[in-house]
Amino acid sequence: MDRAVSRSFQILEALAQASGAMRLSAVAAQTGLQKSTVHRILGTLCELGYAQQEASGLYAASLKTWELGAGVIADLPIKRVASGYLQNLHRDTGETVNLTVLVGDDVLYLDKIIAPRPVRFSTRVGSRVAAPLTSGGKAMLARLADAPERLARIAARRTLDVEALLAELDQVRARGYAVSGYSPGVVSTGAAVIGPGHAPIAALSVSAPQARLDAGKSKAIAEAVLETCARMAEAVNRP
Amino acid sequence: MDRAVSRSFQILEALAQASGAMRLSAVAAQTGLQKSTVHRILGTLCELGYAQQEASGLYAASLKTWELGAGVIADLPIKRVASGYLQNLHRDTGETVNLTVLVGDDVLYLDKIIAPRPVRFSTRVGSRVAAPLTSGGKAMLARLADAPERLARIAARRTLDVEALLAELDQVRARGYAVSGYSPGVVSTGAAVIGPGHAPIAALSVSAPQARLDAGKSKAIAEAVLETCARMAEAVNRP
DNA sequence: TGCATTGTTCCACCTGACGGAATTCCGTAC
DNA sequence: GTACGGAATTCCGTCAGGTGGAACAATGCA
Repeated sequence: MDRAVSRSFQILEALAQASGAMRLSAVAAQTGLQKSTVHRILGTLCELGYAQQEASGLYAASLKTWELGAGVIADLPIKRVASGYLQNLHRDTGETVNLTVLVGDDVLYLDKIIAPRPVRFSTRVGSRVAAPLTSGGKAMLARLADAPERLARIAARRTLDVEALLAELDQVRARGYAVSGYSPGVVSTGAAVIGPGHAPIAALSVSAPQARLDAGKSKAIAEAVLETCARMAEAVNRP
Repeated sequence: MDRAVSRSFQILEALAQASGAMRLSAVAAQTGLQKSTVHRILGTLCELGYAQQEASGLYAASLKTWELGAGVIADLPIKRVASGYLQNLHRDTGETVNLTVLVGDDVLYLDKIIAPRPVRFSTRVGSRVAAPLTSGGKAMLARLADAPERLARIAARRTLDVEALLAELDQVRARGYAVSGYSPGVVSTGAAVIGPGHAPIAALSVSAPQARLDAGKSKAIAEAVLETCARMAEAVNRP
């Protein structure tokens, strides 16, 4: 376990997650490292191009860090085909659409298209949320045999009504899509994209403010999500 | 210059840029490092979650690497407002639209929306191209006082008709947008988004196959690009 | 079964990372 | 203009731990 390597990523994480540039002492405080250590590693990161020091002396993560990550996602099969389907779903529903994958017990937002009049408190691309709080996450969990164990594990960290969720997952499995009210006043409808081996490889969801929904529109959205997921699964599984 | 840190990024870059997972020996060969060193650092990267070892034993960069980068771009002012304008431009033109920024002498593709019938050889988000080869790059260069020096520097690395380009930049400056035929059969039209201090902070461009263009459509695209850039500049400069 | 290639573990050497302290730099207040 | 406080940077003795060669194990191919 290379200590310097581990520390360099601690520092880069701090910079990347910060809004705006950081002072050296702030980085040291946040990571719990010595100022001189932070100074040396930041020097290395700047030389490598992953961080840069602004004229004001503040440090920030650079776009090279973003490039590195962009390379990772570029050859994900899901991401490659998803873009077109996301656009269709957005066009057909007129609402915010999301592409998520399951990472551990969280849902990770890979991509989204925001509605002209967007939802107020929106998750950002690259952020994580505990899976059972989101429609996409529930849709994926419903397709996993070990969902009960996962829910139990998550419940150990946050309040969660495991019984109710297990019942809900049965329902989700039956009708194909999940609904969630994770942020107040916003309703999300999500379904899973099933890959080879019946495993859920991603989820599509549509988020709309409750005020813009009625029974008819909710139904239309659910159908659009289901159909788009089915088509996307076909595209992913087709060689 | 922490050696282990530098090496860890060499390795992560190799993994991120590769298509698919890599064998340990391939990583060692590509980076020129000892196998045992690669093995140890890869172990560290896996522990940290930035890489993972598949069941087959192959190593790949993980989504956590992508998350790190996503955090960087999340608080870029340009990226925050751009999404809506990109969508509008795509809706109005029906073609592939790109958002780029100038990084050094290259243009970096930050975002794109692909047309239903996309162009064949498309740059991917996260990739770089020498600025003067692209319409967006030329539009940004035209707004920079040191464009001649930049072009000279780039010409030292690749064949470039500096004289012709300088004349073209004058034209671009006059009419506001640039045109480029970087990939054969594809015409791109780009303009710069001007930030505070008259510096170009980004560029929008529209790429369409020549076969789908006539004089009228080309004109409409140029106007749409110009207007969208103007509106976006307003949004970025407004506090 | 034997050979070849790759992945992993081991260990002695010694580089270079570590962190406390000293110094310089900058902005602010008086 | 000067004194002050906090931050950034530099310095250096110490020694943890990174390094790489080699040995060993695992895997795949002929």
